[in-house]
Amino acid sequence: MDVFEALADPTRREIVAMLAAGERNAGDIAGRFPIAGPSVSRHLKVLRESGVIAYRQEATSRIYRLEPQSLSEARQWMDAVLDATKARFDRLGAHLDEMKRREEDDG
Amino acid sequence: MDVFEALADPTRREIVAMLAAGERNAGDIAGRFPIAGPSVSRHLKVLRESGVIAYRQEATSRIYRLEPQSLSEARQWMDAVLDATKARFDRLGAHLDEMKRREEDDG
DNA sequence: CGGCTAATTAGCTAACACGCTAGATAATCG
DNA sequence: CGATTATCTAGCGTGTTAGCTAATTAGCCG
Repeated sequence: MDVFEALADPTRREIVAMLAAGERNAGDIAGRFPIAGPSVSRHLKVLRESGVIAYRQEATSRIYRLEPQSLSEARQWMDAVLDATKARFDRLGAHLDEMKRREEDDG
Repeated sequence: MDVFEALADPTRREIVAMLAAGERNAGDIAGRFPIAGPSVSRHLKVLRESGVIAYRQEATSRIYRLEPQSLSEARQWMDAVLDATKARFDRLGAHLDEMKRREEDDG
């Protein structure tokens, strides 16, 4: 349930980036990393449990896909933080502009 | 240098959210958490080293602020992933629409 | 300089995360 | 059903991290 924790690991971010390009089965994913299969499998589990990915069974294969909603929520958090920060700067800028204007008016 | 790792810890995310509302000194930040001061200090260090926050010295206080650029980069990564995913779905939708249209044309 | 306040670093413990190998599970195919 | 393929879970070793308390550094003020 914690997307940011799931994305903290670089291998998991690579998996996410791979799945952004399209679905893949577990073996295909594992084959693209220099680490052992079970290690990748554990990463897939973390991503699954945090809701970042999901899979469907196809014969003996698990075909994984991205589940964009969870990532969207994480992005919304960032948007809120960045928007609030930007809003503060905008207010500061307006404030400074006004100070400058008054200074010019006065003399 | 790893923003996602820095954001993996919930305490650190709270610190970030706090700083989105405005600057604060270290003691003020620490006072809002139920954990000991040094523990917060260590979190601040992680956030500093990942470029998420910065501070200026003011008398004996360190006044911390958000450094939005690093967060922006993280968000850009998410945007890229989500955009790629959405684009795939859009193409799929167009494909299905076309199949449907041809079917109707053929009767 | 000596005392004061603010914040950090040092050093410890307990918990967790990532890697590995070996064994278990699940679904398919002859 | 037995063999095969694909994937996961179990269990272990090691390194890292989060928390704590105690000691240290950094900057100010009389």
